[in-house]
Amino acid sequence: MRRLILDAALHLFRTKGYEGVNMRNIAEAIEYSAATLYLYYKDKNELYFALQFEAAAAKRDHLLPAMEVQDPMERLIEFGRRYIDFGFKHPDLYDLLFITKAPMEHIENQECWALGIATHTFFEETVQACIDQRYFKSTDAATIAYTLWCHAHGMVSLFIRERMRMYPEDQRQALAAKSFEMIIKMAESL
Amino acid sequence: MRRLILDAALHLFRTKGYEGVNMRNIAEAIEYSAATLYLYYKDKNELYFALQFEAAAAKRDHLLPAMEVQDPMERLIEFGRRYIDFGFKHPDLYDLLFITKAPMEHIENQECWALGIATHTFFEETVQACIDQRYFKSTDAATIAYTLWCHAHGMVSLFIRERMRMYPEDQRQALAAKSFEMIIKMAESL
Amino acid sequence: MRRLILDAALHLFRTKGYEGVNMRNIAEAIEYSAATLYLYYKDKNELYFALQFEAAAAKRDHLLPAMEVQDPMERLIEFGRRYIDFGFKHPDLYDLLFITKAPMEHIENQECWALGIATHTFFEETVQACIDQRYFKSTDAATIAYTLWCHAHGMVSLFIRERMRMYPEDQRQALAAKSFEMIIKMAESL
Amino acid sequence: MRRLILDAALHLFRTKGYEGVNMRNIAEAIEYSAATLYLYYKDKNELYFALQFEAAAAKRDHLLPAMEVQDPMERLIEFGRRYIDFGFKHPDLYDLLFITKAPMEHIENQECWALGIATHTFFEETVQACIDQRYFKSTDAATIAYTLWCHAHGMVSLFIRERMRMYPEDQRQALAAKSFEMIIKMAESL
DNA sequence: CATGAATGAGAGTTCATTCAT
DNA sequence: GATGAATGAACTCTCATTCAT
Repeated sequence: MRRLILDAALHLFRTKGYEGVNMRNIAEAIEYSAATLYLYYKDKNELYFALQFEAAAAKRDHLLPAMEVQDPMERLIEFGRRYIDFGFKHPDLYDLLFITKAPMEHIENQECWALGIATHTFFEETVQACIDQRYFKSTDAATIAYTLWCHAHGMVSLFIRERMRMYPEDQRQALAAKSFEMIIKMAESL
Repeated sequence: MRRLILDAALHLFRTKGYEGVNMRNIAEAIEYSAATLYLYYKDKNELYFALQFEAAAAKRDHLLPAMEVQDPMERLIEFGRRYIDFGFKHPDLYDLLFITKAPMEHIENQECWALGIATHTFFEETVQACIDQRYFKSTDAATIAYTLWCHAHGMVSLFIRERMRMYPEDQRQALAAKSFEMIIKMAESL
Repeated sequence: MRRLILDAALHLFRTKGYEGVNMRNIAEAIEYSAATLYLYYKDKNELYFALQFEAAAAKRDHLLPAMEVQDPMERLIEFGRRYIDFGFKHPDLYDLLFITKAPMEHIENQECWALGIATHTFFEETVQACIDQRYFKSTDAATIAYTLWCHAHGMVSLFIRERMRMYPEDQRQALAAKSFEMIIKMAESL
Repeated sequence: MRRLILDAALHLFRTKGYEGVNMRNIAEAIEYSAATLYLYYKDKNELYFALQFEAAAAKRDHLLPAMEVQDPMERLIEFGRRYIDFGFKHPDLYDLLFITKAPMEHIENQECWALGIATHTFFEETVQACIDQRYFKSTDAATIAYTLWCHAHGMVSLFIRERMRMYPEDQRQALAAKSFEMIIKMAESL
């Protein structure tokens, strides 16, 4: 049942955006009454937290294949590619995870936060592995990881929040792809 | 008076976030009636546009000194430094300009959009100047500019929207500084 | 419940006039919250449409007995008598149907408009039947019907909108009755 | 100055209809501040009363030429023709005088009411004159006058409040003209 | 387990009106 | 005489939430 609710909510996020999601809409989507939602979630916030966890899980699943790549550098690249891919393909989920301001208040104790931490740790470890295998001369794994993350997040979030209007719409994805290639090149000089 | 309203609105943005800003709140903040706001702004949208213009102007002013640096590479660096500095110092304004979702509908014909375009153009021209003076081997000014922008925006927006919780609070700014140094280094290899 | 709302709304129309009717007033009248109204009617317009339909149905019901009179001339007279009677007895409904300005915008596609058309057609057909049976020499059924309607509507609407103040209040109905007799006489000369 | 205000208000009535008239609009139209209106009229009601008087005067002026026709029957006809003409040409003023519900509360003591009475008396006297000169066999001047008035008012008010939708728009005036001819004929049988 | 029915609080907005200047 | 500035009260409408059944 919670699944049903979450799926409906996510679908609404996807199709109508953040503003289009409210208790009534969700209830209608699953053809239950609004009151029913409160049997499964204490309030709107709790539902949104669950949604964020949902998004975190979806993201982890999306990244999973990258984690199994053997060579750390290839893994790093695949990881980045998939991260960006996730953002472009699921802007609503990405938004929820990395941009939305609303229901972050209590997020720290949430499982979804744990998931995020784990992924981030894995990412830093991959960078460290690259360092260990001399892909980078620099030894500051944390900063490298952070730098790469910033670039990726910048790309996705500028796209999602529609701040790329100065670029023709049909060239935005291509530009992002080129930029991704570029940052890899740049990283190799580290 | 418009100043008063805008300042109050910006302050509300800063403290309560987008959702916390509404006509009545703003009115209360300046200790006027809600109706009064409508004497100075046609409606909520118009007030928001003014707010966005405000932010755009503030950003331009903040970047201005960088524009006068002679050497293009130094100019680029100073530009970036000031861009990030603006974001960290005025998270509410930056948020409004580059993250907030709401009132972008008609923004394209607004002066504030023109301001943004101008700045972005100037940024790309600076990159081009660097290329012309052989600071970069790569000749793809657009992609270089975009890449640097993504990185900077990523840093600022992760910070503003509080997605840096995995880093101790007192180390976030330092990390950003290190990352900025790093991206410069990386760029020099281009 | 819809009944409750409509009755309250009609009563308000009756006592306070069009301007006095608003969602809050209606809600107060039935001792419910304003929000409740929106459970039964999408918005103010929809409620008004329902009100107009209500009025149209009531009028049709009021006229119904006249429609079964065999002789066309007697039918015509009974029709007129009942039309006027309806107006005097249910000024609020009549007002809504034939005087109120407000929510006519979309009325044409409404069932209530269809009802009105049907009644009007029936009326013209009755006039035509009178012509066919030589009650009138004139053969212009449309104009005859329209003329009689104008007179009846004039009587009712002058009464409803209180423009008969020059006649003592207790004589108004009698005057109307006499005028009705007179117009019949006049019609017989046609 | 009162002239200026009234003219502006009337013009607004004419162009935007009842709903389009409010203190701000009037003030803007005469390029004065809203507060200024209150120097000349205590409140909105008082201004509306003045407006009604204005309308009454305009109507009297419109009818004036008819009053000078010698033959009472011709006078009666001309009177009717001009009455209807006034309604069709100045729907807003007619509306104000004979349909609008709003500010009638205190109307009885108003001069505009006196004007109306005078006109109505004159009308009845004309009918009486027709009776005296054997144009009618009936001797009930009051009922005859009332009956004719009802017809005329019915025509105008059905037109003004757009209840003639069942007749093609371009035929409405013609139908009214035919009906006017018809009522005259009918009256002659009295 | 599910909901129909209801609502309080609050959103944006408009308007007649006031009053110090 | 005129007004800029201000407002209280009103409007329509939405939403998260509750609770008896």
